[in-house]
Amino acid sequence: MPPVVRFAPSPTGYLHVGGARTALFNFLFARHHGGRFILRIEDTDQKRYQAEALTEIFASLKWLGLQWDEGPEAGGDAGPYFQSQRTALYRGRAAELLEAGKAYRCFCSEERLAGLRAEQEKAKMAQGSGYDRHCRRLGASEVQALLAAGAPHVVRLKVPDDRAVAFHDLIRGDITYDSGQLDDLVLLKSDGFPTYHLANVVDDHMMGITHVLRGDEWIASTPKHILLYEACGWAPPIFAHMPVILAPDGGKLSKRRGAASVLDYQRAGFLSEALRNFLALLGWAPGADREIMTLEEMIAAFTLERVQAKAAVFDETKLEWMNGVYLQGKSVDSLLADVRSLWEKAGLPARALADEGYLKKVIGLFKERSKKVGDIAGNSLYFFSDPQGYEEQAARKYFRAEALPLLDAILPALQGLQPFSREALEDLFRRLAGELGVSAGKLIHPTRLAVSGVSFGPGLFEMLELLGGETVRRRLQKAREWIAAGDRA
RNA sequence: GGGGCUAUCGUCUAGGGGUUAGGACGGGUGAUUCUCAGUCACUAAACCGGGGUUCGAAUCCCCGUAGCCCUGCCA
Repeated sequence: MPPVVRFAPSPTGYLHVGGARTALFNFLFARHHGGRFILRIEDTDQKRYQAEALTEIFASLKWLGLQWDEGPEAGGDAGPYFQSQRTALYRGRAAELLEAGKAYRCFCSEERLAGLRAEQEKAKMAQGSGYDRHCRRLGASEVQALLAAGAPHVVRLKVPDDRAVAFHDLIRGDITYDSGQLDDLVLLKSDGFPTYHLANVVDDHMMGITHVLRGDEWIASTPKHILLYEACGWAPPIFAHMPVILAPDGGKLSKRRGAASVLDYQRAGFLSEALRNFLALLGWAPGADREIMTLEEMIAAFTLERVQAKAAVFDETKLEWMNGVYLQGKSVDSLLADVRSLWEKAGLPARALADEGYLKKVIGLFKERSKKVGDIAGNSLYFFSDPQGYEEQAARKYFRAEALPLLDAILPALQGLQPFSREALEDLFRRLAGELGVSAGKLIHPTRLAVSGVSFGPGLFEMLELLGGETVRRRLQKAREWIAAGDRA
């Protein structure tokens, strides 16, 4: 039987890379085994719900190429896929559990519960922390009276006292909890909405989920879920808890410690293939030292047995390297639209970006020395307008008075150069260097700085060729004046 | 306080009783070169500690330590 898995985010904020990795593993697992991947939205918390979060989650998943087989937008037989639209189901289930005596109504106020917690905290109770099961002892007539009075209440599961609750985790092996450690967990809140636990169990069962692959912060909740499955008379699914992803300092990932949001990486100019590949390698390795893989290769190689139990640190440096690898594999044509929009954002007028052939040549010059799309756009601005200043350290080094006679030799030589090609330029520079009795570098470095404003970039001669004779001479002239002025001062 | 999970170079990891503990990122050195990037060589860098089991432990067991998670009418 092919597996059915789900990714079930809460729309309380952006999709962070940890969630994306969980989604990715679910996706890879489903595809590898020919199963289905469901997207379900767990919007049962009215207080923390954010409408924009939904858009952001969808966009993130799609950008990473993790198309879900069933869920919002995709449809499917097990819908609706928003928990907020399934409340009748949860209430019905809670009513049945109540009826069967497996759950009970609890009328305790939040104040009483808070007081109880504070007391327990103070007493550092050796065991039996959590709800004191006060309302479990209420008689039927008391309950009727409270109900008749319209007293607000929640529904709690009756958790057995001293029982071993065991399950097999596909990544961590056998895990056992003593039910005495567990609370009588709330199933239905007083606002009539289910808690995560109830909604999750009911939906996983009704949607035919066979494997629950989720973050390991859920591992302590799993025995509660097992008990709930039992109370409902259902067989629990198979569990596998994925390790967390940590910030470089070993702490939790957050916006403050680097970009935690998937879409932030998109905005920062990363390629989705690179982020996806990198995320896959956080907690999983196919073996044989394989790292760069297509989605298809990942699907073919993915198994839960090879997923790590240990938390992994998100190393952005390696992501950048990987992005560079993917960037080199991209054609200039496929990069054009993205780079052009970054150029526009940098303030270049449409007129400057009109010649597509020129644009492609510029991209070609910068692609191989870039790691991100943004590097291509950001470092190539001088192909569209004269440099506004010169890199300070480089100017100190190359724009000294001694450079003046050199520039004076280059300028007229350039005047009649025909054709203005990289070969002709290189011949010219080398010949000139010979005549002047200096190394070619003495000519090349000041020229590069004069023309680009910076000390690094593409090969000088291809750069000059693309810029064209007129522009090159204008910029050299400007640099000459700059040096002469500085010399006088 | 209780419970659970985890532990190999700085980072991601390979390794499932016998290996010079391998690869990648990052670092260092050198070569190439007009710069940067790249590329190519070379190089430094790890089994948390202590007990067992065994002829033999990174691998299995126990204890300790550390980190993380849970202990919510959040998910």
